[in-house]
Amino acid sequence: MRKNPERRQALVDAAIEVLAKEGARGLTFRAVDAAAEVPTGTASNYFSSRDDLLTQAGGRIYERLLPDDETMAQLDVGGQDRAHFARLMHELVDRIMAFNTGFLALLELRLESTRRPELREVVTKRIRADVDQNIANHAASGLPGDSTTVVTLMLALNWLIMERLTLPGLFSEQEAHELVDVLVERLIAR
Amino acid sequence: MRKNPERRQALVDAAIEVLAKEGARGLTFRAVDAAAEVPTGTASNYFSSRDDLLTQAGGRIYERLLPDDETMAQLDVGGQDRAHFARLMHELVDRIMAFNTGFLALLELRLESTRRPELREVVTKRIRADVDQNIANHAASGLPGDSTTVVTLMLALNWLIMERLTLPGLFSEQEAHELVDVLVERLIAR
DNA sequence: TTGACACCACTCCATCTGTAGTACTACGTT
DNA sequence: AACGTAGTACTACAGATGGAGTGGTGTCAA
Repeated sequence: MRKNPERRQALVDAAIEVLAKEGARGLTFRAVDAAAEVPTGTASNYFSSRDDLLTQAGGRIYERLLPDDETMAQLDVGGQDRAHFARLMHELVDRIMAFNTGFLALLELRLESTRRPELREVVTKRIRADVDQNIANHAASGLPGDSTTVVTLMLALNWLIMERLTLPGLFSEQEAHELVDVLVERLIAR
Repeated sequence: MRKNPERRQALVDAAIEVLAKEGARGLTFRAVDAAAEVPTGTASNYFSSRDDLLTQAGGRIYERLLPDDETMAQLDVGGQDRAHFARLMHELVDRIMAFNTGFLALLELRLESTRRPELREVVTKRIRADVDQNIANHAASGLPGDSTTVVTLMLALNWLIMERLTLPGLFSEQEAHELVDVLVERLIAR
């Protein structure tokens, strides 16, 4: 088993790409080799099995989906009203949609989780942590709404993003934009 | 190309099963043969290609996800208040989760749509029609809320169902139940 | 010089597709 | 009632693909 950490990470990133493009079932050592532009057989040398590769990809996606520091800083500036809340949510949606590969790959992993308990566990933990962190961030920000606001917003926004990524013809960009506004508006507790 | 309509439908239903269990990439003629418990080669005789099978499955799932007449009738009885609205939504969630195979298969199809424009078109049309019908049903029912209520509810409930089906450990049954109540409560326009 | 790794090549194996060929069944004809 | 025919179920095979794993060679750095 090879050790080179840059190469290993490049392979995991390539695996995410393959997941999004070809689906979970299309994730083969060979496909990853091709996506990472390394010689045939390389992925074989770095991962003991497909499962291994899959779970490592599951762990890695979240690292890349998390907001960067710059974005986090914005949480604090700009007021604590609904308008600012909405602005942040638009930003969130845009950020995730910009890394659409990651979002799609995560969807594939979720579906694959149905078949692999081990993977399910990894993904569940990651997402649980993400939910908790979003709730905590929101609480610290002083923005209106309660923790349920955060959870319900996540539900609706996630599906909206998925809708836009998988069936772009369903909602127009403008409809999607307005839906975000409405969701923020209504989901803030009275 | 064989004609026997019962067999054809049995094969399409088997294809849905395969989609949910093995993913879009796992949908092969052979796998469908096995799921339908018919001899090897049968699916080959009934469908011209994998694409053909895939799109037909896409059309069929929706038939099976639609509420039966009995459920539709319930729309009218039981009042027009929020409590009744919530009851209907719980029923909706339970009904879809009971046919979890169909929901998962539809998710697989959405992801596969990313790669197959033809399939995307079929699925988009179906879902578009479903959204419109839900809006129309709601309007006719006299229940509180506007069309945006319906759309946003669909967004959130769909992701909630997905969460429960793919990562059952994330929300407890009770949390999920309460989320439905909150969503109905808050998404009804003021 | 030695060890780790990149790269390449080759073999084995699983699986899928498409189709040819045979057997069965139902139905209509005479 | 016997027969013929059409459509289908089922079986088996040929051809092709693609992936896994591994051994070997070259290269670079300690």
